[in-house]
Amino acid sequence: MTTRAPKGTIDVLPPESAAWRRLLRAFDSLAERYGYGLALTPLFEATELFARGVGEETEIVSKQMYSFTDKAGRALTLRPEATASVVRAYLQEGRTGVLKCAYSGPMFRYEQPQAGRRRQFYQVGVEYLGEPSPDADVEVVEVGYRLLEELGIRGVMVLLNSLGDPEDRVEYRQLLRAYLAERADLLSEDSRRRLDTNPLRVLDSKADVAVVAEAPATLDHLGPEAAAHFAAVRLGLERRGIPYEIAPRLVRGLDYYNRTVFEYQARSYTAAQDALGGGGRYDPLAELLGGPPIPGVGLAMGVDRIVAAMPEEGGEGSLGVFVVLADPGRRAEALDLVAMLRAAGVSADLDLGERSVKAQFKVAGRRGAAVAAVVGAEWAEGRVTVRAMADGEEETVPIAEVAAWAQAR
RNA sequence: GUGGCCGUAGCUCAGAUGGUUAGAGCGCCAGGUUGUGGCCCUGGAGGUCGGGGGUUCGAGUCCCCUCGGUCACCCCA
Repeated sequence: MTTRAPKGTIDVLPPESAAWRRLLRAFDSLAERYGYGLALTPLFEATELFARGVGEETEIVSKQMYSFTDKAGRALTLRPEATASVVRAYLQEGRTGVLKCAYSGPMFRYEQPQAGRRRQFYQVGVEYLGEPSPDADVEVVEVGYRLLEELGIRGVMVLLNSLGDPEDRVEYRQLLRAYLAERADLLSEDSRRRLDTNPLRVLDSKADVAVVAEAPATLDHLGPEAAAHFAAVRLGLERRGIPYEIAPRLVRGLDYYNRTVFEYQARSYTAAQDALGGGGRYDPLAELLGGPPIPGVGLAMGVDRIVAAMPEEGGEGSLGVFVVLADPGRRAEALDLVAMLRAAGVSADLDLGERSVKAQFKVAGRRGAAVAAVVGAEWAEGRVTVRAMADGEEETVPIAEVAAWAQAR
């Protein structure tokens, strides 16, 4: 083996990829049911988009970007997240009003890989643009929650906080900075540096939990509007039956958030990086990108982590019929039968190698086929032998009835 | 970027003090059952011992470097 997948990237192949497919399909149908259309945006963007949108002082922008210059000297970056792109597209297309859309795909961050963290990772997410109502926040939180629920993940908890509005934060920031400055000698080096640039980031620093435990909380310094918004979000979540916990130190690592921020955790997934997803409201973002004020709220779910948290799928593949060629002279007929089944909506396959009947049955079992259909001498009378792989029940039926026989299993 | 642990067949791993042709289980292929899987039996294929350099008569085994994996810090999905 000369070349391997780059550090921090993975290959996902069958049968493990079945869980990924299940997740992607569940998300796709969920997003559609909640009224989110599909958004496709580039995997790379102008570096400036993330610098301005995500924030110069964030970990992501200051040291985790996969940046490069193209042949014309443009400064580009592989997207570390998708929200900035979606908002950019909204602005670029001159959209107004509400836009609800969903996306899925790889994101890139140059980090040391560890459990739950890779350099290329996958996210599914939704963005609800142009809507300031707290009910939009509730809906977005619900989409992520239902996804985890539908995938059978147990013990999901939503962590919820409000950062308030930018104007609330001016005052709060001074309070926090004063509090932290008094204890600067106890802070980690990183946190001390952030004291001036972005004191909120200190709140979720693991190194400084002790110092930060008694720090003033954003929740105690919300303006009347932000406070009402937060109360409405809580009420909405309760009405939807979504369990949540108030998490006063949850600030999240992107600068564009205001008001609602949230994360999902699950009992079945414990690692240092344990957020299965997260998001929040980002009303300031559109203006940061040079556009008019456009409210928005969104979420991103970490596909890699969710797959790791999903219960093991008992059943194997979803193959309906595996066609066994018992008479090599009838290869063309076997191919016809497979085509016929596929056209009838039954998943069907066969082994194209010249292998023994026994070997073909083995493959049928391994592929998780519900039924094996033998193409042999009985084809001359227009019949094939079908066998239910689970219990060995066997019967010889007319060719035209194979699909129905299989569907009944 | 920093640190701990690890790197022998496709997978999971054995290979005390360096010593002849590197092993097992599982998986894979074939046969036993001339048209039938999951059990059993037999046989077979498959290994630059991560890579490079060094010590030595001799290195999977010792030393150095390097690459990779994994977990953690930082931070996040």
